[in-house]
Amino acid sequence: MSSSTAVGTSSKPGKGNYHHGELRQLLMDSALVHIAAHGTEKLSLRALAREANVSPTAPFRHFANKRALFAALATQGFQRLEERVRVVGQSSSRIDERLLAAALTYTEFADENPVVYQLMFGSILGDFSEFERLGAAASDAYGELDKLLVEVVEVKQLPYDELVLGGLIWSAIHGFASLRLNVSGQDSGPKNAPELRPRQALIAMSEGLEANLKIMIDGLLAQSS
Amino acid sequence: MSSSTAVGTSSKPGKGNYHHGELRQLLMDSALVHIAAHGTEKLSLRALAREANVSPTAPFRHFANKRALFAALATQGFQRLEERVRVVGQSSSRIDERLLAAALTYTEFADENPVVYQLMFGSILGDFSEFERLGAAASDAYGELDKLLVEVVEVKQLPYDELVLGGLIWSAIHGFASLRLNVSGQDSGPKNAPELRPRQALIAMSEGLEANLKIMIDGLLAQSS
DNA sequence: CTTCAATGTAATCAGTGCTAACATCAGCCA
DNA sequence: TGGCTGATGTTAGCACTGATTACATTGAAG
Repeated sequence: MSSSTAVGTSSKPGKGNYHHGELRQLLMDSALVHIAAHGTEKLSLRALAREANVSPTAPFRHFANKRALFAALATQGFQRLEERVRVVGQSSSRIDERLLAAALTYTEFADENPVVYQLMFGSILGDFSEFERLGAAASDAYGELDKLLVEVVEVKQLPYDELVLGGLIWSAIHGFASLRLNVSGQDSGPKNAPELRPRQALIAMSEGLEANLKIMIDGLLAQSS
Repeated sequence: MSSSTAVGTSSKPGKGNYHHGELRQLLMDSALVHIAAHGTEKLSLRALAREANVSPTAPFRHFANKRALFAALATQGFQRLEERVRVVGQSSSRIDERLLAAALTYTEFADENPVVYQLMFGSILGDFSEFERLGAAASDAYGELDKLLVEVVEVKQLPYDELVLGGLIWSAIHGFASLRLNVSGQDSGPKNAPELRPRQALIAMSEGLEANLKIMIDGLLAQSS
């Protein structure tokens, strides 16, 4: 958006762009691109500032430090994930179909927002307790999954605690998403080596993803001992 | 080892410690401690050098760059994981028991080596193709799991491709391990807030971990449509 | 119109990854 | 024995980074 012929995006400090106005979100978007290209380790706030035609320390007006930028991205991610899961969770279909749809939505979210997903569930941010809103957003997002679990436990009269069931199903779905991003997602570019076995397994699993998710969930729901 | 009364560990450049001799492994061990305490982002090769009483650039004789240090740690991790899975995979018990034992070993490895596990399966290292031995070590480790899968598919006459089954089981186990490290492992220190729901789910799942792993695996093996 | 909080700037600091040129050592082979 | 050589460590230095502090500019509210 606002790309070609844009005036505000020019580099001239000309008239009235002392105040950028949208710097915060612009930095966040720009950060995602940089991280996707070169990883979190190489991301530099100064580089982002340069790209936004802004002084090297301007980003610190919006983020206390580099980690706070990551935290903001993760928080936004949890909010968007919550939104998406809520929508499919409120469809009119049967509860097991909605649960499956939520699982699929979850993996789609990870696929479409790999960097954000890593920030949300990876080790880069470490302890959430430093960022109050982040922990809250994470809990809220889980709440949407939890609602479905409570419902399925009741409707199907499962002998599970929905907490345990939640841990199991969440683990399964997250494992799917995480491995696909971190292992399968490797740049198999120039090497073009004989496709490695772990990758093959994930690729095989990803074909017919929905069917395989269903197998996992049904398997868990069926176990009753 | 070689700790107490050790002479070489002193700070004096005194006589003949121009050549340190064990610097490489010492840096790796030290790095793990630093990462566990302050994360990968804050790890500094210079700090490691200082701690080893060595010049600031000495580490570069052993690691081309910072990422190469991470890669070395991950490679070592895959080798150790492979070793441990191989041992339990060769026990004399029935195949489904060995498979379960392997899964348990896998999660134990993650619990005992959280930092290494994150390096192995997290996003910090990114593309493995830059480090030849790393990719090989990862494939070899997966090979040990693969052996068990091939066996179980044959013995139980499962209608699965063992590649798909591998993707499913690996996802489930990895999901277990990963969430426990990244979510459950959060420092619930000073905050001591009312235990949050996602954490509760993982804690619930972790009690009777073996039984729950069994539920997951059995659930997958049972599905046959 | 004035005031003020929000937002951006300028100057500066300590610390970092990394390179290049040099020093020291251990072990091998003549 | 002694000298050569590769591995390992050192020194000096560059470009860059995150972060802090004090100051400038603005839009908007009263």
